Amino acid sequence: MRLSKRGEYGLRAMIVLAEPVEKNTMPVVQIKEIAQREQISPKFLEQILLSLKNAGMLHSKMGVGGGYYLARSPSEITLGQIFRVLDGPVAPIKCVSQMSYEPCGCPDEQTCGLRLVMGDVRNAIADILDNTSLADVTRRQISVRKKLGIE
Amino acid sequence: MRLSKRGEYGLRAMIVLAEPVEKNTMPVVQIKEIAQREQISPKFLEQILLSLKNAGMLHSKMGVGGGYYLARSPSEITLGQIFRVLDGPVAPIKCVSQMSYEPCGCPDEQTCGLRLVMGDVRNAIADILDNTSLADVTRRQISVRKKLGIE
DNA sequence: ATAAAGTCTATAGTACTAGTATACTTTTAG
DNA sequence: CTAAAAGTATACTAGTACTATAGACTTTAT
Repeated sequence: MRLSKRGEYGLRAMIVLAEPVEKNTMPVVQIKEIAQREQISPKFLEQILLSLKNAGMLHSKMGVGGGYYLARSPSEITLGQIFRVLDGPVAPIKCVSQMSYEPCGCPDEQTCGLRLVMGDVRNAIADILDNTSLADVTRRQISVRKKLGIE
Repeated sequence: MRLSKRGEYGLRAMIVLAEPVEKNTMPVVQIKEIAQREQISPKFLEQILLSLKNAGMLHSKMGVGGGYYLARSPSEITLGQIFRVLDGPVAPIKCVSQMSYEPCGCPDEQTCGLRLVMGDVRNAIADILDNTSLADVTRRQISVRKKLGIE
């Protein structure tokens, strides 16, 4: 039940990119900066951000002073959307996927016990990921920092 | 966020092995029978059941009329236990794993937004898997069959 | 004794993961 | 107008995990 590095790095990067928007500073951030902050190979991150761009979630500016920035407001981008671009369906097994269903090999899908439970799991995961926006994450980070009294 | 074939087949097999116990018939079932019913390569299933046996969840009887049977009552075996034997930790990312924690590369774990959300995801999954026993699955299958009025 | 069944270990093909490399295009500063 | 900064795009690779398959062995019922 693991998140790939691709997915992990992409999510981290998007969270970083949401920060300046919330702070009302210049939203354009360079790959290099994100890579450094989050300890990611810049070249690998490049690929990931490109996928996200091609999926319409990021825009970019070329040339000197360029970089990436969110295509929509942080409150309109959910972790579920990002996850699906990078790691595919949320469902643990294809036969319970809403977005990309495929039959699994069980004798009778309707009464398959595993399918029933995995359907619950899928819904639990999707509930969290689809109802958590980048803005929610940023807000949560800030509140944790406050609670710790640091920074 | 996928369940491996290993995990899928193992869970299916355990659900099959729980049925006769609930029905109070002879609990010993052969690999071949499970493999046929669930469309699994018998040799692959063999390995999987062996792992489950070595983990203490199954017993077996060799020789003619032999086969596998549950080591404990279906109500005492949870899907979470089975899953962890076959697929490892439930957590999507190591730094939120209860059973086998490892730090991830983020700059500050306490305030890492991704970690906070993935912690929620882990808990949601574990909640379901650790609170669903094989007996629960069997019960649920029966109730679905009744609702459909079939069999 | 023999056949049915599980045990155990090795190995092989394939796909996926996580990253490198390289050659390009666009943009801005000077 | 050109050099450097930055993104674009694609190809490649080493390693690992996944999904089995194979074969030799052990135990047990009849």
